[in-house]
Amino acid sequence: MLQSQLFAKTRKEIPADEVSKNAKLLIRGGFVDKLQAGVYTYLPLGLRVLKKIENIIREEMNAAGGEELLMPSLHPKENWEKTGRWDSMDDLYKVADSSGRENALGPTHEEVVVPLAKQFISSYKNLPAAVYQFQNKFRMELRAKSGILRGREFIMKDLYSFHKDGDDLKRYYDVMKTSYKTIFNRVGIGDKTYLTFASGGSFSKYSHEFQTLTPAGEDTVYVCDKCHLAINEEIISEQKTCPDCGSDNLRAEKAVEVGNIFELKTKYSKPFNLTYKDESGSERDVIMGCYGIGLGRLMGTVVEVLSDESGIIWPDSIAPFQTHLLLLADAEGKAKAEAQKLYEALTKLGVEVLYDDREDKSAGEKFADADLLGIPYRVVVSGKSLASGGIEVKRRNDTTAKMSTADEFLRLLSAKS
RNA sequence: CGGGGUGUAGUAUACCGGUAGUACACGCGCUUUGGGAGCGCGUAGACAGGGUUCAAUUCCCUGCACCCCGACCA
Repeated sequence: MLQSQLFAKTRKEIPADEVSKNAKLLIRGGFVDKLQAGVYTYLPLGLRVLKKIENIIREEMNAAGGEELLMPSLHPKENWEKTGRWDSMDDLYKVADSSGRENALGPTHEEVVVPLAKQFISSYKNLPAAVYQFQNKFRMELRAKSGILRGREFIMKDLYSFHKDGDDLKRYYDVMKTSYKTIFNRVGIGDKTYLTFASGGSFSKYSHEFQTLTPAGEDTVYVCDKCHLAINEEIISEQKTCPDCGSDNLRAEKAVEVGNIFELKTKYSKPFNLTYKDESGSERDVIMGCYGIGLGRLMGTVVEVLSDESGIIWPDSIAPFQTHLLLLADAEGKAKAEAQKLYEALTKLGVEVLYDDREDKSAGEKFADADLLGIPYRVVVSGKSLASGGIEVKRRNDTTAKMSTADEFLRLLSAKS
């Protein structure tokens, strides 16, 4: 991709009305644009990151036996009345058409997935089952805040699982726990993300959420460093020690809830009468679980955790490009020819490369943009680099660049892939 | 939804009851090219409505938007 052709541009100035680090950096870098409070456009660079996160989650959900589908956002009012949530859910967006017919804009999808499951689940032979989607959710947050961490419209992965009994739900719940750990490791925040005990569990005493430690977080959790577990402050008065090792040596930290897993049991299967016939022919309630990850929130959390004063430091796994090739043009045009050659070779190798071919930008601006965009490898081709024998390679989180040659760099990247 | 703050070019800002200034960005020309270049010229702006006043971007009221604190929540 040629940087001169990028639709969005970087900005030098910090938007005056943004306080959160993720919003400042993502807007300055041209990853996202704010349409209104809590409602963001993902620009081409930002969408590349979001899609990579989505693919990692997709791989792990598939590995856990999930089947991807896509449900609508526009939900008939009757479904929401059946669960009582048309009236009880304060943050439900309700829309009426010109004939007065009312719909909900889906904030979650139990009201759609359960009637759907009724069509396909009728026997113990159909269980267990797990379906998931990536989809826009709408929640009328009274106060959207913290950039893309809390929006009114956001993309979420939601998986719904169906089981014949509580034991099987519990089994799958643990499968999801493991999947989630893998996901947070793969997107680069595993060391900062803690399985956290929170209120509201049914067969285990507590429910679970995944919390990533960062000062940008809204929640407070109490961390046990030894077990890599945490306790949400909402239950700390009844659970003052680590549930695993019993230690009371816990420290308070701010954290972002990046994922959650819930035992729904029969809460939504009952209103829709989702049942199955067991081996003896008796009719039994289907037991459910649901498991969510907000993609934008996860992306914003990565920025909060992995960034410095100059910009973002994307992990290789979700960086918009693997290599940022910077041309600092020389008078003879040698650097331009070399950079062009390297760009073509990298592209041929299948490396995602953003080529800063802009000729009207100073070296300083290119370096500043490279730091801001946070692509893992920065490669500089200039008259100076060629005079010292080749190209300069620097990882985003290294402080100094190393001299290399185009061939060496190509070998390094092909070894990685 | 309670409390507080702020609304000036695309962005960041200055000043002001009487002609709205600067920087960046953008366009043209020339010179530049290793950490957000220089000179010249040019385009572009007071959230909306009402009130006070000879005169309002400025003061007052209402609305709207955005941000922060709280409550609520992925």
